[in-house]
Amino acid sequence: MLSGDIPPNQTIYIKNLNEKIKKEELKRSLYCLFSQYGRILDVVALKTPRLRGQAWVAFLEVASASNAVRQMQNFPFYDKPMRIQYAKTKSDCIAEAEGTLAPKEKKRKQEDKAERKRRGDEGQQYATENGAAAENGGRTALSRHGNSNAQEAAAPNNILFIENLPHETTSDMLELLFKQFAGFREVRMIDAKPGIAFVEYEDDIQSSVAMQALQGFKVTPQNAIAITFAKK
DNA sequence: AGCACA
Repeated sequence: MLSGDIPPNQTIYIKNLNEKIKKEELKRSLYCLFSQYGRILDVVALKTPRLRGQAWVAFLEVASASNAVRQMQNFPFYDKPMRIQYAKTKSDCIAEAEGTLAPKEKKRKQEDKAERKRRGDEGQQYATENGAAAENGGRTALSRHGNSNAQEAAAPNNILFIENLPHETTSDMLELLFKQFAGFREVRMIDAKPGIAFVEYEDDIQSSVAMQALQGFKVTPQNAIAITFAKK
């Protein structure tokens, strides 16, 4: 099995991450990049000696995790190909949601190891808060979020595909909306096809950030836009 | 390479 014979899990384990990226930025970028596969409950990244360069992304649904493992395998993220597997254990945030979070028992392994090394481990200066998992202001996207098992998500792309625009939308209007995100290049519309647009960014990460931020954005009360990656 | 969440 490609995923290294680890059974499917709602949470994915990512390694070979660029260790130079600051924890908060890393978590935010991971959140943006992976939220295309479904609802994310939490992103965990620690910079302790043993855990740097790795992260966990916990999804609401296993199907989201499965898509992510396949689609994002080896995706160049901050210049390094991501190596993605299912996590070996259930995330606390999921156990908690299920009401099955066992107190205490969890830190066992880590503490045993630390114990052996005679108390040398710090790491609590990295307070874990889940800012990355913030909701998007109550806006609900029209996209496949929530029923991620329905169809295959498109592979990441620096070009976004925008749908459900009012027909009178101009590219200038869209530019105003999309250029507030880093890496913005241009908006392209096709006269013969009203209601859609393409928005290009410098790279996939920047386009992902914009996608996440503007997903479901209501251009008018009737027009919540739907954003996906353009097909290659 | 390395599987945590306080």
